[in-house]
Amino acid sequence: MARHREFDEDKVLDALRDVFWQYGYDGASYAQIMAATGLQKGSLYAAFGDKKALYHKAIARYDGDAVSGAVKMLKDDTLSGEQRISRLMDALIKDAETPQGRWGCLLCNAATDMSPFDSEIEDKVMAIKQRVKSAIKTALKTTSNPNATELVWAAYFGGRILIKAGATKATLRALKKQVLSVIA
Amino acid sequence: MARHREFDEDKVLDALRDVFWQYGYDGASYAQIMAATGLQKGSLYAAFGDKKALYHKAIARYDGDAVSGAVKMLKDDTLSGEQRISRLMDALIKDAETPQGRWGCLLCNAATDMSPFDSEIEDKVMAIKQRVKSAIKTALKTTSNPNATELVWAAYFGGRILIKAGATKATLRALKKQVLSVIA
DNA sequence: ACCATAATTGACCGATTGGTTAATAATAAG
DNA sequence: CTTATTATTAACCAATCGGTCAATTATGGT
Repeated sequence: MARHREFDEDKVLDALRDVFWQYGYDGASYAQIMAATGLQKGSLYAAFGDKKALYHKAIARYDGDAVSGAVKMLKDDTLSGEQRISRLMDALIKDAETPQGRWGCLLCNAATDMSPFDSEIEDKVMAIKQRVKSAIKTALKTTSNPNATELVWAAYFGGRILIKAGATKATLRALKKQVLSVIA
Repeated sequence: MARHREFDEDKVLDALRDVFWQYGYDGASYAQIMAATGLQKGSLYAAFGDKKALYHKAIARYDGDAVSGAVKMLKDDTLSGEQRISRLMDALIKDAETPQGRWGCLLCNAATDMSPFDSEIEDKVMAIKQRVKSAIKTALKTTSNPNATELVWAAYFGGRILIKAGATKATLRALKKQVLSVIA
């Protein structure tokens, strides 16, 4: 018995995710958010809440697609452990030298940008991080070095940051080779 | 034939470095810069230039102490290559779970915060990064795996970010162990 | 003592920040 | 058609952003 929403919630959430992904929490202004979503501040506020709430939605969105996809692959037992880590590193190489790659990883960004200031975000990010690390551990179980979780995680996390900082595909390929040699 | 400077330039540069280190370029407001340096905006502008110039000074300062110290150690041929990488990772462990550790690495922060937007900063950071990677390469020359530069660099860079994201000393110790096993 | 020079201060600038809200528009129920 | 409910818009808010500058203060040379 009232007016309908004019926007596509899925598209708005994707746009939210992308804006915070690119610019971070502080870096994303309402001007950019409005341009990306096509909504006015008031609509955003009414539909989702304040900026922090928008950020939470963006992280949940990222968790639901990018992260979940990676976790699923890392736990896919139709692949060998080595193959799974290889694919994980391939994802890095694929993103190097691309605009999206230079956005980094939304969760890594969130972990470094916000965590000292907002405990809710910190908890959420920490939980997702643990899920990924656990998935890496699962993948490593059948390899020659099942204790390399921290190394693989640091290399992956570090690789994302390196890409953000402008590293080339060649650099990432070298990193992959060395990581694989540890677990081969 | 004119008034003297009332401030200690060394202390002001240290304060500048610390503020940008903690908060990043955008995150550091003049209110914080003024509080940390004890100077008014006008004095800062007269003495050093605008905010971007202050940031350059901060990076140069960081390069001159923290980075140069690490590079010197990595090239110290009174130590074995393995010892040098061990010490590099020890520095990470020492910083984990400390306030300063959670500031991250000023250069890594600069590389990820600013590089897409300011080519001067990008060039400067890239040059310093190459110096460190080259020092790592030198240290690795006498080890069993002289091609592990990218891995060590990614682990170090990644470790810095992990610390910023709240990783424990135990996590960093595990990372160190795994890195050393690659070059032992 | 006087003056030229430089350091310092604090007020002020326009622009932008995140956030709020009254007015308007659209819809479904009665 | 009328009315209650909700979505949407655009104007507005105080606070803060980086930056500027005239006025003040302190110094060394003459």
